[in-house]
Amino acid sequence: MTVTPGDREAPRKRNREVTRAALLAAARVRFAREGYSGTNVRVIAQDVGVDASLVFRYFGSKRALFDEASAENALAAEAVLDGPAEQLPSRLLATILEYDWPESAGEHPFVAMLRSANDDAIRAELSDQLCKTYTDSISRQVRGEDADLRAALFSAWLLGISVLRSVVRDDTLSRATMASVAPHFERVVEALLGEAKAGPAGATPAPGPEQPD
Amino acid sequence: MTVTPGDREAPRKRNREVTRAALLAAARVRFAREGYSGTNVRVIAQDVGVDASLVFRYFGSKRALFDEASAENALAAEAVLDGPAEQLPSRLLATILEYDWPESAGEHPFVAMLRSANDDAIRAELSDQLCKTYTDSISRQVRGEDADLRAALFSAWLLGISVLRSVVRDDTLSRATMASVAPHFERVVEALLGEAKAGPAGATPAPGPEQPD
Amino acid sequence: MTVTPGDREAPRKRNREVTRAALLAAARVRFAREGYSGTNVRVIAQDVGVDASLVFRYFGSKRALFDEASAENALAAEAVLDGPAEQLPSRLLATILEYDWPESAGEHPFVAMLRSANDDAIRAELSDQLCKTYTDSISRQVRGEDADLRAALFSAWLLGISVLRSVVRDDTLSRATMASVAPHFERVVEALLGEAKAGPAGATPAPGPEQPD
Amino acid sequence: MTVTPGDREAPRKRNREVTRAALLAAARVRFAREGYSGTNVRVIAQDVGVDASLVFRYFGSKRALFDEASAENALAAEAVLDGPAEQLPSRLLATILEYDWPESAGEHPFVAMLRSANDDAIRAELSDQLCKTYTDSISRQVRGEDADLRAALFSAWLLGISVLRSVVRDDTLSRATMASVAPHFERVVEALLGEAKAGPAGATPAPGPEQPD
DNA sequence: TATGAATGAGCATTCATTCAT
DNA sequence: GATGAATGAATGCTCATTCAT
Repeated sequence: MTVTPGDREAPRKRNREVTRAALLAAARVRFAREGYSGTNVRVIAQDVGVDASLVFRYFGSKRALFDEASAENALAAEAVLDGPAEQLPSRLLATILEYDWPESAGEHPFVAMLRSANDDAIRAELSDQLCKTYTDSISRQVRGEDADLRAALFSAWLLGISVLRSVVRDDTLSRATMASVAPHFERVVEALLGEAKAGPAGATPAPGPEQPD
Repeated sequence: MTVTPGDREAPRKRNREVTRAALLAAARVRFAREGYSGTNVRVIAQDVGVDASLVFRYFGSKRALFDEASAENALAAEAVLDGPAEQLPSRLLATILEYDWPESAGEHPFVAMLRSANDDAIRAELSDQLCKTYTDSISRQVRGEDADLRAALFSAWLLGISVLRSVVRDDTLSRATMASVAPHFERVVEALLGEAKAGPAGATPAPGPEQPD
Repeated sequence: MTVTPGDREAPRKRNREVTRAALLAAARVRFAREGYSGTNVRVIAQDVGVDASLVFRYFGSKRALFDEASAENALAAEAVLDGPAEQLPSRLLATILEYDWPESAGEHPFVAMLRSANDDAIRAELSDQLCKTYTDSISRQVRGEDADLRAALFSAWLLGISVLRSVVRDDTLSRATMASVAPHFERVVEALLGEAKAGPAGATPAPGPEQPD
Repeated sequence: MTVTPGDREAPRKRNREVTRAALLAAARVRFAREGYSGTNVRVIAQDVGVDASLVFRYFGSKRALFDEASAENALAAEAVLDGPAEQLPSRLLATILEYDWPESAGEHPFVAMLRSANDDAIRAELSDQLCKTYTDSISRQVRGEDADLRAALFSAWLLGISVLRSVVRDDTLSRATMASVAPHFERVVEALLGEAKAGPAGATPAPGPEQPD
């Protein structure tokens, strides 16, 4: 829409890249909201205002477009790994409760992929992605035995919160904020990731003791 | 009674009730595995070895068949509420980790419905069902404040475990058993549902993760 | 519904004939209202409360049932030929404006057949029937030359009135009665069937001078 | 432009407007001959030599295609209203006896619509169209009382002639020409539309035909 | 290369009809 | 013979994809 006067003399010059990017962006939104099989190539093209055949020209197939869109989602999800390792759990929660994910229609990348996970290949990709971003990184935070299982259980919790918010649209969780969830979160973090020795006795302090303020 | 997709060779007995039940059973399996839109009426009929038009004769429409299949799933899920209330949490976990759900292709009823939750009406039905079976009943177990939120967080965990096992097929959680999970489960139950005794320190600060662009 | 006690001991005895007649009656109603292709065999059977397969057992095919129903319609239409020949035109009009045709859902037999006249064989049958009941018999009433053409034009008028009332449901004609139409009818009868010599001059008296009262 | 069903051999030109017009033309022919429900979208496409899905691409639905075809028919029928009002009746007759209606398979537009008048919405549309083109315009020509009823009776006659020619395919009327019908037509026009000069005698009595049972 | 017209396989659904009991 | 379960060919319609220009 924002066409600068300079684009007029060579309208075909950069349009390929611009259109391609626009299609990709529209695809991320549609796939995130409606899933792979629920998304119509023609609708993506309409979002951009071009003909559907461009999708095939630029990406080869609906599936290739989906894969590329998913890769971008995955990259976005991984960004949470940047930062101090000790604060990873709460950063993970923040990406679920606070971040908007505008590129994927407000859906967390994992929810977006989950919407298409009926397909085996997509499921496998989601599985890899969840390992890389959730389980493996959390596993390294675990103090004590059974690190893999406890990390998986913690990942399940995060994923479940996303699903309940975005897919099921549970009222309580949809309204939940970092502030309201934090106290419970802390206790679960301790329960799952903390030193697993003490039974029902007093909980150990929150995992991130170096609180900035 | 439980007709699996492989049973295509058996000659039909020309018995309305038997055929109807077989179609319903096949439908539960297919819908659970492939979701509503991913399931083909013809395939369900083939699973049973009859013509697809019988689906419409006996159920009226693909959607009505789905609704009936879902109702049976929901009923099956609710059965967990029978029994001593104090043991509800671990009964819930057992339905996830130990019960086979043979009628829905090994999928927990909620996962089966989740596979079709792109559809708004189905999503709403799943939401109701989750409230009835998970959130509301768990909420009554909570000792302390914030019962709704804590019940929702606990429901999210259960749902997340199911999703990670069935949809994502996470190796660790797929192999998990009641025995291996029990110690961690107990700690989380205590953390989320037990008397909230205000952790020794303040809540973790709202983390500010670098939001991906 | 009105089952006499005697029918109980041999319930299969006359039921064949009774059921057959009931199916035929229901068929006349349905075919008249919805046309041949618009009528569902199953619905006819439901009207009677029996299974659709009886239609095939008793009549052979939907088409044979239609033919038999049409034959009864035709017979009913022909009944108008009984009576004094000179009053035929007004008797014809009366069957259109006054008679209820309860056996064919209130539709004049010719309208009932017309609803199915897309089919060539049905069209031919209707053509025959119209000749026998309308054109040929009217032709004999014509005084003067061009009897066939004038009879055909008069038949067209009668048929047109039926169509405008029943098919198009024109308000004015639907409300028309013998009394309101009679004066105009008389003039047209004279114009089309009367001695064709006199041009715009005075009309000759009504065709049926031997008025009973 | 007028694509007849036989034109299946012509290779398509990949021109949207041409193909769309060809589909519309083929649809007018098929709908006129076979009625709405008797017409198959695939057949229309075959007439033009393209795939059936183009019908949905260009028109949205079978019904929308029918509506567009009907609108063209209606427009064609209304053209008769152009010209001197006093000659309207004979112009109306001429469109029935002399004009070929090549766009609607030789069927008068009203007959074409009548073939689909089982459908309520189509019947209502036909009713409107008949009023606009026949009844209302004729009503204005009537000298004397009862204008509406007499106009309706005259419309009925015109429609009846069309039906007898096209639907019933009555031999006599099919061969009729303006020349052969004109003298009778004039007399009927005078009888129905002319100054009503109260026939010399009383109206014929309401005849009591033996109603068929 | 870019455009958009055209394709064809596939889906839910209907309905006259057949066939096993 | 009577019953009703089962059939299969259509039908309107959708959608990813290809092909001509």
